[in-house]
Amino acid sequence: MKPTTATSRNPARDRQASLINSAASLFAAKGFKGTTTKAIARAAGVSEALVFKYFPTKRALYTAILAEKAPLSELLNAVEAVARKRDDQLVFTLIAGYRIRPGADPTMLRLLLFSALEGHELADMFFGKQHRVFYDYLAGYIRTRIEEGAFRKIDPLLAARAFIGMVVHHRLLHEIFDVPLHCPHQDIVTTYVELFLNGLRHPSTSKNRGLSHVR
Amino acid sequence: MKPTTATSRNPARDRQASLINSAASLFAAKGFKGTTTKAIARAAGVSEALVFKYFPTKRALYTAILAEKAPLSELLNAVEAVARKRDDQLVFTLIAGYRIRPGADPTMLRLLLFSALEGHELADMFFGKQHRVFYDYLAGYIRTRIEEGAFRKIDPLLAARAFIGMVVHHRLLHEIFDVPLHCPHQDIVTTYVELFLNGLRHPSTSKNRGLSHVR
DNA sequence: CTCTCAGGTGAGTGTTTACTCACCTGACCG
DNA sequence: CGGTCAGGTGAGTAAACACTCACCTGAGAG
Repeated sequence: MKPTTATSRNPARDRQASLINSAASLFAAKGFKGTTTKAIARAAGVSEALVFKYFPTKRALYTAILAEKAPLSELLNAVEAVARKRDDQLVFTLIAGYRIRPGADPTMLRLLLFSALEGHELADMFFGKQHRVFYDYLAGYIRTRIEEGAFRKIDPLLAARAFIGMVVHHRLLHEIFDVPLHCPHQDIVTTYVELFLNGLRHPSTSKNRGLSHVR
Repeated sequence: MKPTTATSRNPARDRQASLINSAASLFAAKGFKGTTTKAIARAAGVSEALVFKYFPTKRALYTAILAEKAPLSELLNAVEAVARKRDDQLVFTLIAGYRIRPGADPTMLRLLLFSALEGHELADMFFGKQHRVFYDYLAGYIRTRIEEGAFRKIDPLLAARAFIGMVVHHRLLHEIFDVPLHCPHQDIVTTYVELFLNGLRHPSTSKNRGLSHVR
């Protein structure tokens, strides 16, 4: 038996990975139906027939992308570290700053949206790995902080969705709808985090319901 | 000249409208490339050839939908009325409640997302009519309330986007990603509005930075 | 040198697609 | 009664599509 399955050099796996990368950016740009197998082959620099040597169907290739591309990453670890110190400001700044950052790649967001809109069978799984973990983790953290008296009473899951909503919607506007940014990234992150944290804190005991100027 | 252009009965315009309706739900469900002209014809109950009698190309039909479907509607009027009374709670409850409501039709949201993702030329215009007006109006209202001293100092446009972001993201989760609701609509609206308004109000003068339980 | 075989391709296949065209039909008018 | 014409269609057409297949190539083993 030859060492064809060696971990260091595996040309078959390299090809497969290169096909996945080429296909991912095309699927992200034009959707599943909008991407042709010929275009994928051209982008990877191989013949169309070879694509079908590595993936039985176009759909299987798409599925392989969704199954593989789910980084979720080191961010959660970094967040957990500061969460233990109860540094609310930093917890939410980390999360927002990770998603709103200058060089953020829109590929994943587009892939996620396309897969959900086009109703791919793996869209749920993709969403789960990329986002649900954050909702659950954040909701848990918020619940803890409520019990500790740092935040006022509020549905933790809704609060988590609200925060992720602000951030993801911002990316949506910027990366999908091409809405220009009118101030630097750091200011945006700070504004969102302070707005959210201030909203979670106990309201001032003096009831200034803001009817100051009503005529 | 016959009264073919009468406003009461115009079969040509009726056909056109029926085609637009049938096509809109198909485009919303499966995207532009995922929808065939044959399917549109079948949904409208006519032959495929007739589609091309009323619209020169499939793209022209898509364009007609985006150009026509932009209701934006009476909501803005209702909001303006309560905005004059400076009823912040009601202003934001109206907006959130309009979008998060039991029978909300996901068609428009899907159409909007598909058109932006697929990069249609009219996507910007569609977005402008459906959403930008709300950002601008809300930002203006928030700016006014800041000047009146009711809200703390904050970038009005970012604040408006944050609020719309919470609400739209909620719809996204519910209507596109099929995330189930775990509490009634009214509670969700109330939670979001209170979170946002509390975040906009001046922080309590007593600086409780919430480090109560740190070890 | 020959045999083998993974890695790769050009030239198809049948089907689906957007779009066209010659033709039909029936209400209305003189 | 015949003529007209908007409204409507069945039967195409050329191109694009996902997918197949017979064949090529070159390195390594014997």
